[in-house]
Amino acid sequence: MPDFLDLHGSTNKVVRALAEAGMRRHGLHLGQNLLLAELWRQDGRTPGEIAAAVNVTTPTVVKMATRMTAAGLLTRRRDERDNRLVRLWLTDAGRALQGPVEAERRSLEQQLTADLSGAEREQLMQALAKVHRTATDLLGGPVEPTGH
Amino acid sequence: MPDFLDLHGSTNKVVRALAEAGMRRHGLHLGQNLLLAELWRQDGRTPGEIAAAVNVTTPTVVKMATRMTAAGLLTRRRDERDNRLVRLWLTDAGRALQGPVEAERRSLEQQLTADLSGAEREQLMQALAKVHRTATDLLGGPVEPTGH
DNA sequence: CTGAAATCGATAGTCGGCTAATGACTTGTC
DNA sequence: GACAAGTCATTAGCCGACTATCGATTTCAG
Repeated sequence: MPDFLDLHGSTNKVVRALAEAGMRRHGLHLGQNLLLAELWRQDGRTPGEIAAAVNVTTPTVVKMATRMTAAGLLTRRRDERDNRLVRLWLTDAGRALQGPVEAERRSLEQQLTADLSGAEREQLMQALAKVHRTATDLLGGPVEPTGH
Repeated sequence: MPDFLDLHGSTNKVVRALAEAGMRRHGLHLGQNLLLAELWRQDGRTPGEIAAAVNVTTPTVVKMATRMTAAGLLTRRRDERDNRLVRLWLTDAGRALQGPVEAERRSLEQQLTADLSGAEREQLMQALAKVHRTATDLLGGPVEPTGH
């Protein structure tokens, strides 16, 4: 009888493995699709912007971008006006993945929740959202007792 | 409007961070408590046994055991009868953590699900179990088309 | 206009996870 | 009994994520 922590963790693990397998079919690693998704939404963003958008630290994006640049999905270019900034631009290869990867993602989503009724799915999402919020509050709260 | 994949992933992330913080209060990293839990249940098990029990690969356990040995929580000793085997033994420090860590874990569990009614919690667990099962089937199925 | 402060990317190092390849030791078979 | 096959742990190397630090650049105050 696993408790919630174990169940959620192990579920995440297997879901993650499934997503990883799906992305690998397109030559991607898990996580890289999130970075790409941000560039599909708007090309030429900075590592910091992307990091904030996908809720990850900047070094994570930098490392990922380095690998993806080597893989020919991205190019790095410094901003003309502000030389501290680096902007990431999609290559044709990176752009070409949008359709297939988004389809793959939808397929995964659908397969995963295939065994759930509409109501079950809805309740699951709401409960997860509640837990998410609770955990976020617990994390942020104790960190800054004095607030500002 | 995040889909299930995003919601589950981000929930996992924040839950994980919370658990990490809780474990760090006892000088542990997340994951190490699982290894310890196996030894608390029965001391002197092998890396392979533990890996199977916590659903992780053997190298993961080996690395973790190396760090935990350096941290003074474990000792490594080769099996007398079968010299291929290595057995992990708790030190006093490792044994002493059982009470506090288990309490911390229960506390986390309770805090996380505090906003859920009993019914909600039950439904959440069942839905997660369904997804877990579905994902596991999807992972294992396509791998071995011919079965044996 | 100059120097301090803020911003931003890159690097180093840690942890958990994985796969693939090594190496040591048992076991099983002929 | 010897040699092949199987079983284990270990190592190496990759990926995602984090913190801490460094370096370069811009901005802002004086």
